[in-house]
Amino acid sequence: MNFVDELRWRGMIHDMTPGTEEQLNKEMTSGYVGIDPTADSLHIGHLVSVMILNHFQRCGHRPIVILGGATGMIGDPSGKSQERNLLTEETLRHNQQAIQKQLKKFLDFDSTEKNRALLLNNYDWLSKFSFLDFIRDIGKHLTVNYMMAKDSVKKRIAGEGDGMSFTEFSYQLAQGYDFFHLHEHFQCKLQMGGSDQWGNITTGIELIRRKTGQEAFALTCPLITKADGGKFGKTESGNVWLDPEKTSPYAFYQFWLNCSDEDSKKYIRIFSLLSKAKIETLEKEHDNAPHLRILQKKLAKELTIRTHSLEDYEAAVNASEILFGKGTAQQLSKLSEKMFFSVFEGVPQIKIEKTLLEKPIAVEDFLAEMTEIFPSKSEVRRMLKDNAISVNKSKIDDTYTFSHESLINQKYILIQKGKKNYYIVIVV
RNA sequence: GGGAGAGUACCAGAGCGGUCAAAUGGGGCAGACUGUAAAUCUGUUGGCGAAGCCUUCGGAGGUUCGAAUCCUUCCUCUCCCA
Repeated sequence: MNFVDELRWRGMIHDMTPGTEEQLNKEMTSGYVGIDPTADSLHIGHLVSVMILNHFQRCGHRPIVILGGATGMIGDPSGKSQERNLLTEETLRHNQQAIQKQLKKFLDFDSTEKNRALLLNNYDWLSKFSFLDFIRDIGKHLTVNYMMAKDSVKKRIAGEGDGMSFTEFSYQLAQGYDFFHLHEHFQCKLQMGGSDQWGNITTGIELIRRKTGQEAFALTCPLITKADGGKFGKTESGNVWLDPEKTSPYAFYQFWLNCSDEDSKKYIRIFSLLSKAKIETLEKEHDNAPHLRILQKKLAKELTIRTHSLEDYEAAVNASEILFGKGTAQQLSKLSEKMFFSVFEGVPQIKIEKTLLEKPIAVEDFLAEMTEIFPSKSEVRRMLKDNAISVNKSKIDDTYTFSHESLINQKYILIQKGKKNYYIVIVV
């Protein structure tokens, strides 16, 4: 299998340096991408790079992941984020372990194959550099003129912003040095990344060329977009993480299931390993019956199983059916407690005293004051008028009162605001 | 330092003495339709209530029967001149 061809039909190539393809066809090549270890989990924005490495490895090359423990402290100037927090070494190691565990689902680190993946942390070499050594051995090889010609720098200097600190300006050198280091110690000849990394990558190539006279290569992929112009990988509740503690498998599954038709065609090429023929067949089926959401379901399935597990996937499908299917109060009460809470995992839970339900309580009082699910009684009244509130999957009106009889299995009440917003009240 | 102007609900932006809880647009939320979609249409978008009442228009005072609207002062922002 040819790596470049594979990425090409998947729409994952934005740009390459000349000769990249020849190099990859010539021999097993080591290539790397960098990841910022700012959290102890990857999110789906990272997944593109990871998938590139996955293809890279399946095509017989050796993938290397660099955690930017050191560079992450500096901050890539492309984002105008505030001062980065310095990660302690302890946190760094913790994050590294957690991330590696997740990467193992996508890359083979442990086999005896000679192209098994490698995970490194640039903190291990950059932290040992003295300032003097760095500017003498590295800074000397590149002119400021060269560095200033980069788009990411030009924009900041020409722009109206607050200018650019020397620290940020140096970022490309640090990243460039990484490439050089890997080239020297791991025969790494290729760096990959998002198209926004092009400038940083070519700095590394230039550094390698000047210091060693040898050639190195770059390959970038387009930044992932959504058809509606929104930012990929974000939901109302923030990033979509791979860590099930941060984003439940159910929410993860739902994220992919809710992709638009247009996006899912793009995403299934990027995030699944399905063959070209298979994807094209699925697309045809999808277009014939778009409401079945064949692509979204397939995509969600592939990724949920890979990232989490088959059991998690099945539970997510099950939960989705209860939540969005024609679930009824009867069905709800049939669920075991364990199943109930796994279906409604991640749903806000409100605990109340059992004694409060001894006498009937008016809807507004219960929903606005006792449980604070709604911000005010007026809000509750409005929602009731709109026919938007359900208790235990049944619509209610303003004559409804809460009491012991509202409880499912003596224990909880399921409140719905509209179709998608669930709340669970638990008596204690 | 001198001059001009502006600050209104989540945002933008009308209102310039009573009919203003405050136009309109966007956003949000909900309903219908649907594919847990998009588009569209509808409702709703300060609080408590049955009518009605209470608190809101940068802050604090004042004029008036009555102020988001007039006056004083303070704060903040924008523009122009040096």
